Amino acid sequence: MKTAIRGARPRSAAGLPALSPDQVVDAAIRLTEEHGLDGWTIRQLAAAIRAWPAVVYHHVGDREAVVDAVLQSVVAGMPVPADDLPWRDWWHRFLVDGRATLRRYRGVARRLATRGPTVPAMLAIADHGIRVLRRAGFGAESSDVYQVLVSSSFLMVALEDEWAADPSLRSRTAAVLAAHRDREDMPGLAALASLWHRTCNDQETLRARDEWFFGYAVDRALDAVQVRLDILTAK
Amino acid sequence: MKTAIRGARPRSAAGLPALSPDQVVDAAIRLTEEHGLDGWTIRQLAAAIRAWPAVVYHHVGDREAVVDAVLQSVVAGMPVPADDLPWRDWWHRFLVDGRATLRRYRGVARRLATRGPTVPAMLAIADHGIRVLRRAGFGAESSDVYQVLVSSSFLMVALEDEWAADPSLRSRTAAVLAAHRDREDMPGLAALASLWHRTCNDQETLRARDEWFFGYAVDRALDAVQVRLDILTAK
DNA sequence: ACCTGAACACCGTTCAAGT
DNA sequence: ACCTGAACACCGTTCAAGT
Repeated sequence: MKTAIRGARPRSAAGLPALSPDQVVDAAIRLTEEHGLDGWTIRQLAAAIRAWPAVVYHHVGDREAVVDAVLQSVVAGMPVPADDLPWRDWWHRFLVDGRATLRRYRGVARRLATRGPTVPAMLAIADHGIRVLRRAGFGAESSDVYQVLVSSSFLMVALEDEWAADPSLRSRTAAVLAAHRDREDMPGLAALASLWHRTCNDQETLRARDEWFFGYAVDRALDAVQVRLDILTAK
Repeated sequence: MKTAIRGARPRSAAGLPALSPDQVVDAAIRLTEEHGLDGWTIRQLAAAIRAWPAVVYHHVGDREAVVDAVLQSVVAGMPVPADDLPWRDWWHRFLVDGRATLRRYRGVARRLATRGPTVPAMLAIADHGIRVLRRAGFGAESSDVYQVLVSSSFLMVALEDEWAADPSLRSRTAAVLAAHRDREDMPGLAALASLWHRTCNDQETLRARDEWFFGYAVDRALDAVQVRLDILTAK
């Protein structure tokens, strides 16, 4: 709202103290929690700290720089399981708990997938994850396994983020599929439609279904990796 | 460029015939092939057909409507393997060939993942894919398996699209990791860094690596699904 | 050093007016 | 029916000027 800025007197005149970079980033984190990383503008961020857009540039930099700071903060808050867990437990824990954290900050998962360890806090996580795999016997394939597990999981969270940001995406899918529930000439489609019919009725069953499906996808990814480990350690 | 529009005389005065919705969509498809679905604006699309932005709205609708038309066209061009292939071959073919098509139109894969069978041409594909799984013995789990295979693959293509649209994302990752190649205190990270060092040197090995990795990810997804099938058909 | 306020070059979208 | 041309309400970013 323009009024929010217009209404604000100059910070000093209003008795407001000087801002710090941290305060700008904190405000960005709160906005991200509420509207997602693509759901706020520099102008809204400035309004949230009762300042002008140029103030954000002065303290932090352009939008990219603010986003990087938010990413760093969120990743730093991701729980890392204990080193001595069996590899499959370590990764299941990390991915499922990681989802819970990432989903609180829509849009972060997608950027983590594209930027990888550019975010400093991801470096330690990558090291842990790969060490756990190497100890388990994945050997030289550990890095590839790491990339598969992290990419596929983070991207799945990114997908959930998009659905959360625009619920009409799924309700439209539900509506389209509903029209094909009883098509006997397309039994595959009818099966898919009946699955959507069962899960998309109310908000709560949908949420539960999403959580179940993420776990299902993670378990499948871990199954796949287990198959590789069996082959690698057999010879 | 504004000049591109400014320079154009009114269509009739310039001897240009009236436009059709198809011509607008065709231009959008060409722009998507060149710059990706997020790489052109309504104004650029209008300029490409030597018209004003409002003309796009008149013939097709808002940006969403144009995007939907592009999605429909691209999906309609995706090759669908023969029905009688064994399930694993069918899916491997569909996903690998599908990637080749989708990658020619950056940004399409991501939207297909979020919109699913909202795109009409996806309905027949979903039906085929699920029927193949049901015939193989996946039973009631066929729809979930379909969702896992399609989501994970399309999202991986979406990730490649983002890297292609902004190469600096990966060169920055490469630069960050290069600094950790010889860190003995972080052996996992060092392993990841040496993988990037090997693959990110020139454009061609990177392209080959991406293609290999997609195949690796698809094979892992199919491995995982095979494990489920073994369990389901054993009892 | 920190902030103001305006400006610049863009967006997508709408609309009255023309032919 | 089809197109023009301008306008509206936004963006991110920059910058001279203030304190």
